[in-house]
Amino acid sequence: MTQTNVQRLPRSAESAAEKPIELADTKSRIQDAAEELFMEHGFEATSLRLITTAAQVNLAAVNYHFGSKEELFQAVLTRRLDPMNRDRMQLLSNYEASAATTPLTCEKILAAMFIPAMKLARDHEKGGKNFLRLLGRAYADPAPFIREFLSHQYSEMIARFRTAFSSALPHIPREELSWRLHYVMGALSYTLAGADVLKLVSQYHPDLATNDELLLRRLAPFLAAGLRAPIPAEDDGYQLLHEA
Amino acid sequence: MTQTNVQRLPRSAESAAEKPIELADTKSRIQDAAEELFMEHGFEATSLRLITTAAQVNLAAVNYHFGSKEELFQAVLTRRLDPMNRDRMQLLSNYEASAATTPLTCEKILAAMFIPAMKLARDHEKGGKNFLRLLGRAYADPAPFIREFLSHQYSEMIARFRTAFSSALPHIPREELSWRLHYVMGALSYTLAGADVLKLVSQYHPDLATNDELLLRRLAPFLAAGLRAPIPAEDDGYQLLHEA
DNA sequence: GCTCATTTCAAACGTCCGTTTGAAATAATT
DNA sequence: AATTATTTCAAACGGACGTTTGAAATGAGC
Repeated sequence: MTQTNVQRLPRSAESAAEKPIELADTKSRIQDAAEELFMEHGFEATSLRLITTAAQVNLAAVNYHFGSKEELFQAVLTRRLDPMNRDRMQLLSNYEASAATTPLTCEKILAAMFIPAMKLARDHEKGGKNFLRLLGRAYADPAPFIREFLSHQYSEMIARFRTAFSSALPHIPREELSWRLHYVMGALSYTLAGADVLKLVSQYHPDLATNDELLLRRLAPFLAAGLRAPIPAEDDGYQLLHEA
Repeated sequence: MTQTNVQRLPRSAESAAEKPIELADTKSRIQDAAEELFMEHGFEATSLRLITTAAQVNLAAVNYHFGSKEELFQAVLTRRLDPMNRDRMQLLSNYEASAATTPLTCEKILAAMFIPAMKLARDHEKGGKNFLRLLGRAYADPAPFIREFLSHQYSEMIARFRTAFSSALPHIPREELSWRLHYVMGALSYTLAGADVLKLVSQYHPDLATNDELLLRRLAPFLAAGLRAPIPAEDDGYQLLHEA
């Protein structure tokens, strides 16, 4: 058993595509199948036998190439999450550069968060949409290894956007802003991951759910208005809790 | 095996409490332990052996009293979800009656949604908070039996509140409102279920997370402002998608 | 062609799973 | 006290799980 942790080169087909109909290499086939199945059934309920059968790969291949089921899951997430968050920060930097000294609007900052996510959903026809749903589910997963992985993956991006919102909304106290960012993430997560939950609230409109620009045009004004909302005064009619 | 589906009366202790230090009956002990463990590990990752050990009950007791693991999960959810949604609709009716003919504000309708959820978190010291986290996770669970159960449990309450918002926001198109309600549910779910996700976004403030009134006073203005936001015009600067 | 590292494979490992069984224990009814 | 219904219990069921193993196959380098 001479397994190493670093990724090794595939056995051949290095120079261009001589057999274009050739299957992808084992590692990619596993990741593709795993992404789809994790999305459909969740992490716990998806067995390695299900994954390796779908990928047309030997059962032991997962442990050989990824080490364990948990590491496979992290690899599936990282493959798309990492570039997406890099895109988000890059786009935010571009916007800031274009705006020179004037602070960005909330809508613009929100767009920097959403557009890379939507690009992801659009680019990888097969995996894209599914991946965002998988991600939304991972947010709610109690498994510690998932929580630690996600919070590590996100920390840099979140910090970056918090300071951007802080400049855009100087009149909102820092702590209040942290909460509102939390609501933003919640609504965004639900919307991108949704599709199932939609049936609870609205009659389902497939054309809208797949149209990125319309989605942004609906969600951004909603969230921007919330972010800008004035802080309610102390005696503002919210002593309702003890009526019930 | 003479098991029936209807709930039977506990064997004794019907008249008042003669032994106050007596343990709860088997069925309740199972539900209490299951609620806590489902919350901590999720449905799939929580085994019946873990539950029955924690409840100090025989392994077969779950299948005897509830029929199956899935039915136990539904029973755990129903026990608190049903009364909460009834409270929500009752409270909304009370508000509407008090307001007579004038339409309710968004804040008031939102309060009717939140207050029963917060009451639940407060009332059952042990299970309350955990239950809301469990619920938030159930929302994101892909298992079909969970999705069908939740959408059935929620349909009446959602419909009731949609018409209420529709009256409060007559200038918002019906379809737009459905989406905004969706965002509201997302943000609410994240906030009530959160606690873990919080660490991603804000430094954690335990006093705030447990203070219901403050929570309502933060979340309701945010969401109400979003619900009331004007519909953006067609050429409103949202053609950003193809810049990236 | 030979060597050596990499990758695939079938088979098995031990463990835990949800559920069932039938008898023993307990409560309720007569 | 005898009978019946309900609840508990230890034990086992078959099956699925993640992982490991060692040999066979396949690649690259010389």
